[in-house]
Amino acid sequence: MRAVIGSPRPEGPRPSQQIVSMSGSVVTRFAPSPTGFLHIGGARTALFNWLYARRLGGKMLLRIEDTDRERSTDAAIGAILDGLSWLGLDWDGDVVYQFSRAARHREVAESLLAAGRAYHCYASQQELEEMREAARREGRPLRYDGRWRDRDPSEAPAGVKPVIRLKAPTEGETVVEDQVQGRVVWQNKDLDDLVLLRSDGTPTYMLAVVVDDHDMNVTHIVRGDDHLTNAARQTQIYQALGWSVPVMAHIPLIHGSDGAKLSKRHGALGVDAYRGLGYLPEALRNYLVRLGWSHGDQEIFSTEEMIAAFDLSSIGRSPARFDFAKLENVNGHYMRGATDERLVEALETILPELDAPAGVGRTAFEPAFRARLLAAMPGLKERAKTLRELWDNASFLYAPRPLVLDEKAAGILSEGGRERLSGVIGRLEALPEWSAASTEGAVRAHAEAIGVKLGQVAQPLRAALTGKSQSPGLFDVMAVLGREESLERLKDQGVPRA
RNA sequence: GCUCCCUUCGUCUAGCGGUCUAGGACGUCGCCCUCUCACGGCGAAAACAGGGGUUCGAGUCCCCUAGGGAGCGCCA
Repeated sequence: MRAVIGSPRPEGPRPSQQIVSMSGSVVTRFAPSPTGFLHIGGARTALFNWLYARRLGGKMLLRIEDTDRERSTDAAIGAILDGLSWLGLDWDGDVVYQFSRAARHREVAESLLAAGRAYHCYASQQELEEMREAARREGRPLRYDGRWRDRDPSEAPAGVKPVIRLKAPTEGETVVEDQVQGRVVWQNKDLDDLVLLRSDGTPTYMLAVVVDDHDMNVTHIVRGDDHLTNAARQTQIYQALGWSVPVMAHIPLIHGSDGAKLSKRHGALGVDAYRGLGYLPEALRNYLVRLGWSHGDQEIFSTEEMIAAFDLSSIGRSPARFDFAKLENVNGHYMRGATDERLVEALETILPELDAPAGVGRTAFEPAFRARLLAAMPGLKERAKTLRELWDNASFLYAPRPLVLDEKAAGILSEGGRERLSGVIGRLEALPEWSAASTEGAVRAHAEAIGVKLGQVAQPLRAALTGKSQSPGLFDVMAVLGREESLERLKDQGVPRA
């Protein structure tokens, strides 16, 4: 498929030309430019395209817009593909690389030239710059003045390679019936003659998008509203070509928590960063789908529910701010609902990024540790909003003896806690069988014997056993640690035997 | 500067002329549960940017102002 897509086509433009889908159903596409990681806004755009295609039983295509040879990198392509895969967003067919279709783009530009819908422009960069300067100075719109639009080719300066510009309509209006923004109208006099083909013969983005979307038979374009103005110009290209314009939906951008645009240097992280921060892909997806889109009061959506409920008309028109607090809440929800095994595996995928001591494993968990982690997981997952937080809370599983107590734990033991534990070791040692239930019985009996509430002995025990003042249920901790380890830790902290 | 878009609690949003004394969620603050924390339960504070219209009636329709955003490349 890719070879076919990328190969030059000798024929002229054919309105009916289709190279990917022959079906009459919905075709969406996600078209990132590989100049960096897949950021959160792009991820949401991909999600919306994916949901819409899945909802209607159509297809989502993936096109890499790599016509900027200077800035496109293979590393970025890899990051984008990885990001989509991690999020569980799959695409149909092979990835289309826009640059490989340059010959086809050029051919379309030339056909427009031949049809009198485009023309050669010999204006130099300097002229263009002066044009903009003058416009700025006089408060006029910054646009090309059309100086070569009707000039005779014989006037062309020698030795100058021209660009091909679209002969855009100068009167009337261009209308985009946007599924999100509504009917948006531009006066054609405000739109100038955009460049279709550069002087070196390579296509501009404007041309390439139109030709590719058409050839790929894209029926619905869902993208960020930073492309809204482009939509008008692209519409003019479609019209010049006599092609039908796809349905468009321009979704508002995502802003940072301070309301400013989310950019790479301002809070926008690649999806791989979210993975490293300890978020689950289904949680990120759920959070993202609710950013700009809503379905009544529903906050939590399974993948199936998302697909079934998604529609373009429920997308809001105002930009949303990215809120980590809410993401964490959603992530916590999914962590609590995840199986223990799933979470162990999720932790394992970011193990190299966690700081784990010897005995835990470097890239995969040691079997013994894995078993212990799995056993502690029910209590752990209830208390964490991210995998990283979960990992920190699990420190009692991997911290080396003797445990280093944090400030609160040390305080609990020194302020009478150690004394209240006097004798508890004996009770625990006497247990015929070691379990959460049996240790609880022993500890409760001890508390009763010395006349204090359970909490009075549970906290010092927790401190000695985990080094912290907070942890999963104490008796679950003891069960996971086992008799020997538990007793040794108590002795490490100088708990009196009797 | 020009063109276009946006504006309901701190944040994400419901609301598609009367059912709005504006609902939900996150966050915040109380209380309950309780071996800690978390979960869960209950409760509280918290918003229709401002001004004009239209209408019997406006958060919902129109206009203006203010504020925010995007675009204005031989980048994508």
